[in-house]
Amino acid sequence: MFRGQFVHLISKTGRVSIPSKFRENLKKVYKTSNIIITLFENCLSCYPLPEWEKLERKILKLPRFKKDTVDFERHLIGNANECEIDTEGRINIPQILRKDLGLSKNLIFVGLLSRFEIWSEKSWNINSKNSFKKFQKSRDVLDGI
Amino acid sequence: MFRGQFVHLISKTGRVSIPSKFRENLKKVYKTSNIIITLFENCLSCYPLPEWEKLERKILKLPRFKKDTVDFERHLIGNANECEIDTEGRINIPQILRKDLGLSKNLIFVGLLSRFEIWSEKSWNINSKNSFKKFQKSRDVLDGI
DNA sequence: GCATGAATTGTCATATTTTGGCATAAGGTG
DNA sequence: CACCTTATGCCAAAATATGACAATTCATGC
Repeated sequence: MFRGQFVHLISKTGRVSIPSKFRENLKKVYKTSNIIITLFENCLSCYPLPEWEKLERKILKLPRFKKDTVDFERHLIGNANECEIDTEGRINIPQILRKDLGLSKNLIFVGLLSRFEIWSEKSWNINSKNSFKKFQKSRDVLDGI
Repeated sequence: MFRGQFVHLISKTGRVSIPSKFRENLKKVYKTSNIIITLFENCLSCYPLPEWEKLERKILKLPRFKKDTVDFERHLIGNANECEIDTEGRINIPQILRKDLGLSKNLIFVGLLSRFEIWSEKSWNINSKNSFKKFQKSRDVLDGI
């Protein structure tokens, strides 16, 4: 399970190391060092390949030419990139995603159980500002089930 | 699977290179470097030949003289071109299609699992502007199944 | 606090991918 | 058939990604 928060530096060429705890989890639970990175709201959403493939199998069952499906695919699949973690534990974040999110210097890694997110420090701070308020609003999700 | 987004330049003569990841996928999954390019909404939709043939088999089963069928065929089949990828990984986009979509300079390649799309930068940006909104509307597509 | 090992970051060399240019080939038109 | 336009093949330059290694930082136990 991915948990916790880590700050790492991204290089000028777009390389950044994955927190070692996340790498460990990938190896132990998913037996892979391949992840899929995609755009989601204001950050990058990162899935271990097996988790992502589950998602793709669902998507392939959607009605192919329906407008909603295509919009959804263009966003989620159209921004998805497979990344392999190298011998130093790093990945290369594709230029387009870096540009879209303005990634440079400090990146924030956030564990979310079956996936994790990568934020620019700036967006993360903005998002966190309302975090407590959002939490207050969302706090009974769990009690519902 | 085709995934992700790539920006490539189209030459004055209408040549543009296919992202190397897409070429790899074509070879690995479809054992071919032939694709079919056709017009779809505001962009070019590109199918590996085997995927396209699946589509054709479906289309052949449609009621032949129905108005909707003919309209669909005229658009999708009537604009379809087979392209071969050359030794440098490039294709030549037929003039008619270039003209229709106003393709020049930057083209955006968007992977969509079993196919990919080619957009002019301008149309892509216009489309993406509403993309987040559209995504918000479509985001529960998956939770439904 | 200090030593040790692990994790992260920086640098450089190499390989791959993308792009541009030019010469040749193919195809359509009068 | 000669001309013009468009497509194709080939080579080289430029941009980008990848791999290997070294340096630095950080965490841990003593």
